[in-house]
Amino acid sequence: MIDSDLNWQMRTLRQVGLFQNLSPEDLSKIQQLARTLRVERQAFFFHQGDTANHLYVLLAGQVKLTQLTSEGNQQLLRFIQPGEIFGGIVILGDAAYPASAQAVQDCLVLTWDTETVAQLMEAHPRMAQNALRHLAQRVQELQQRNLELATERVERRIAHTLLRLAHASGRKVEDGILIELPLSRQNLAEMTGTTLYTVSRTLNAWQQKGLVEIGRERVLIRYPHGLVAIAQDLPPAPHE
Amino acid sequence: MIDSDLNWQMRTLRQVGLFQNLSPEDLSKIQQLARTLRVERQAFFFHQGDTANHLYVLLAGQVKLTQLTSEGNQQLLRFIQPGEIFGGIVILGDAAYPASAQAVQDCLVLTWDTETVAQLMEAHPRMAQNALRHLAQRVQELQQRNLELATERVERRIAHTLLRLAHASGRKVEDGILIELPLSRQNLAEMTGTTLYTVSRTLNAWQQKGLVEIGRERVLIRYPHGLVAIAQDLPPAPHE
DNA sequence: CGAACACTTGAACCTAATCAATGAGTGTGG
DNA sequence: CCACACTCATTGATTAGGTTCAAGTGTTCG
Repeated sequence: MIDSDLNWQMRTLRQVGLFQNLSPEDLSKIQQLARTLRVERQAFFFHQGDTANHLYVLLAGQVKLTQLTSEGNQQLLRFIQPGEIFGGIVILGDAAYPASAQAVQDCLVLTWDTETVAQLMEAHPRMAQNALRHLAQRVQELQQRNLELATERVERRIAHTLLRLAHASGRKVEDGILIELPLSRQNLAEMTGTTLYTVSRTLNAWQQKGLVEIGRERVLIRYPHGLVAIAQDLPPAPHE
Repeated sequence: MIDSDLNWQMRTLRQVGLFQNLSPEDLSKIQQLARTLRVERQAFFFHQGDTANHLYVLLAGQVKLTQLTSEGNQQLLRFIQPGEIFGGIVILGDAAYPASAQAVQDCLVLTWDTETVAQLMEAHPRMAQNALRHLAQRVQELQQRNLELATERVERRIAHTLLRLAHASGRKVEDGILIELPLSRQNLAEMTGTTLYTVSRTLNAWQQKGLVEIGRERVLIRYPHGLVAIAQDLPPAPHE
């Protein structure tokens, strides 16, 4: 059992962007330096402002990263899916986590401490390369979101966000795409820079039009094309 | 003359984040692989969407990076100062520039093409490390701006932006801090996600209060503390 | 000098925030 | 198993912050 667990971990690790193009031997060594950690729903991996001392790879479960303003206003940066890393800020040496990481489902993670990460990066230039790729990607995504926040109306931003979530965490079901996350109106509001009231109204309007089907902390996209049209600000698509 | 030019280039290169902690010999080799380029005011280094094939280091002048939405809406990402790099996306191999780079003053730059950059990164792991640092920094900044766009009112965003500009491009003069950039209302609007009208009104209101002194494409901050108060949403600071 | 450009200011309009009250679903302990 | 508390969500009324449109003033430059 333990053995098959390790195999499964290795298979997952191979998928992780940061460990791309490493030899199985290297990967295995890296794995041996990791500590496995179980974290239950609602618990925090770290809080914004803590000294960054661990890098995490999510093996199972889901994590959300949130940032708090000085006024107590919260923003939801993103959800982490299995195979993704978080707490990557450790590579900067002694910095503080710029966000908090909370488990939204029971989670299983591998973690390495700062020194280990530094050694690994030193020993495996490929890792540094991968990290660069990953960060460049992140920068692009953030610029995209910036552009949206700066130029788009709320409805379009919500549409964009839902489509992104569908892409990252959506599962095709019989009558559409179900977003497999406990996703409250509040969550969506924090992702799009609006209020839970506006999100509620918007989703209900969309439900009227048959675009989505909503429930408590649940969104099912029935007609993705319609959302795409809204996201791109096209004339309201003809619908049956 | 040419010799002192080279020395001056070397001195500037040593300041560049990307080349930190390299030996003088390495730095000199890197310099020899570079091509020097003069670009005059208003000209473009590259356009959004072009294939990214050059990395630039600005030696003199000023550059602005802008991004265009599909609707033709423009956003001003940031100004580049001497000693900063831009077009860093080349490290991803064949990608497209996500933004356009335009000279706002006559500029002098060093540039390397994609292959050279790849070789340099390979040969000098320190460079990869520096690039990581730089990108991590950028991610943080972008998240910060995201948070602002998502949670703050226009006035505060403008205040924040002005303070950042003052920090990056401000010069202390007798009666305040002068922002040494041709900075139009339109520019500020594109940086803060608002309209030139609102920027105009806001700046004029501030001028009334004696916080700033404005002119054509020119902003002088007379009382930085007042702007800080606005940026942090403090009660209007007592002023003489 | 004329044209292009940067800026200002007023008025009307509108999106989305805010406030308030209520309803529905979930979980817990007696 | 029901009652109670709690969290999540809906909906209406009001309002404010900013956009948009329009007209006009000052500046710079060829």
